[in-house]
Amino acid sequence: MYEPLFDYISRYSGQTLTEKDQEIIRGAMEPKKLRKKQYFLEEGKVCKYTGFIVKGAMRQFSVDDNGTEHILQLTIENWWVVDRQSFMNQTPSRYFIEAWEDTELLLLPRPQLDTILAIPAINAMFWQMSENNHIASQKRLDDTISLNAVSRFENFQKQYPEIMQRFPLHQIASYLGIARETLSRIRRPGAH
Amino acid sequence: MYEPLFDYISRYSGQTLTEKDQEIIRGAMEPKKLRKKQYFLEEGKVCKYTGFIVKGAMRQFSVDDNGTEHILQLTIENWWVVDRQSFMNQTPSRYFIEAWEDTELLLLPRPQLDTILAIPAINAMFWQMSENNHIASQKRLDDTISLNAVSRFENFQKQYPEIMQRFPLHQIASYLGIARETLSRIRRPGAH
DNA sequence: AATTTGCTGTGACTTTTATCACGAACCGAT
DNA sequence: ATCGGTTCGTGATAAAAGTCACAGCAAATT
Repeated sequence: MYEPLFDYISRYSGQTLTEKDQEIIRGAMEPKKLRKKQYFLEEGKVCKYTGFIVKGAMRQFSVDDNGTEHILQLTIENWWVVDRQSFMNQTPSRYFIEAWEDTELLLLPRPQLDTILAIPAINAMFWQMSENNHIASQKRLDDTISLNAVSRFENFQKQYPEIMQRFPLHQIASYLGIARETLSRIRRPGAH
Repeated sequence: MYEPLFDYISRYSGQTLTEKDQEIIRGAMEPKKLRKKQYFLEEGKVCKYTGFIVKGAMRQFSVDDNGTEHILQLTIENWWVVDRQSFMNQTPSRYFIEAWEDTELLLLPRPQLDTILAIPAINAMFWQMSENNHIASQKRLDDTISLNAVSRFENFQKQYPEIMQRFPLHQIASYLGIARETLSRIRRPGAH
C-alpha cells in the first residue's frame, strides 16, 4: 500500500528513505478508500488532509453562480490531491474534490505535516513538487491565454494521454475552458 | 537598499532577521539597475538570478510563432522576478523578462540559493511565497477558464489596481488573454 | 519645432465559440 | 429485459471575441 508513495518520494527527492523514515510515514498517513462519486472535499468545508492517490482517479472543480462546474485539476495515481490554501490555513474551501473512479488514498492530516517535513527526503520532494507544480501551472496558463481551442486540446492530448482515456470528454472540455459541443466538433474527423 | 527586502522577509516569514542574517543576505545578493526596456532575461538564455524588485516595474512574456507576445506576469516593487524552471535547473528559458520602468533590483545568483535557504526566516518565506504563488495561479486559471472578458477584466482591476495604473492597456489585455481592441471596447463607458 | 513612436479608440467585418435543442448509443441497477 | 442516467455528436442560431484598417493624441527623440 505504501510502496507507490515511497517510490514517488525517492524519485522526486533523489534520496532514499531509511527504514525509520518509512515507519514515520506509515505512522503519519492513513489509508482510505473512496467509491466513485464520493467527495474528498466539499465547498465550504475545511480540507483536513493532503491525499496521495495510490489507485484511482479524482477531479477538483469549482461551481459558479449558474451552477456550472469548472474543472481545475484531473488527477490519477501518483498525484497528490489537496486544496493547498484550505489545507495550509485550515480555512473553508471554494472547491470540490471528488473520486471519479473507486480510489485508494493515503491521507496526511494537517497536524502531521510538520512531522513529515522533518524527513529530508520528504522536504526535498515537496520543494520539487512545488517546483513542478509551478511550471505546470505556468504552462497551462500560457496555453490558455495564447492558444485557441484546437491547439489547447492537441497540447492536452499530447501531454496527458493517460488522463484523456480515463475521464469523459465533457470534463476535458471543462478543464480546457471550452464548451463540450466545441470539443466534440474539434475532434470530428476531417476537421481543421 | 536592502531594507525593503528585509521587511518583506519578516512580513512573509513571520520571523525577524538577526544582524548576522542580514549580513549573509548582503553578501549573497548584489544590487543592479536596469533602464526601461532592458532585459533581465531573454528567450534561449539561462536565468542566472532571482531578482527582488526594490523599485520599478517588470513584465514576463513569451513570444509565439507569429511573433505575438503573451504576458505571463506583470510585477512591481516587492515582488520577485525569475523563470523558476530555468533558474532552478540552469536550462535555457522560453521567456523574456524586461524592465518596464527604470528598475532597481537585488540579484540572487543561483549558487547562492542554498546559502540563503539556510536562514530559517528565508526558508519560511520561500515556503509562504510558493504557497501564495500557487494560490494566485489557481485563481487566475479559474478566472481564465470560467469567466468572459468583461468579468476577467473587472476582477483584475479589483485585485491589482496598482498594476492597472503602471502598465499600458494593451499589456493588460495580453495578460488577460484578450485582444487590445476588445479591452478597449469593454472599458467604453456605458458598455455592458 | 518637427518628426517619430507608442498608446488608445472605433467602425466594419470575419472567425471562433457558446447556447439550445434533439437524438442515438451505452451502461449500470433494478 | 427495461429503465434512467450519462455520454457524445450534430444542426441551427446567437453571442463573444478577433482581425484589419484608420485616426487622433501624447510622449519621446532628433
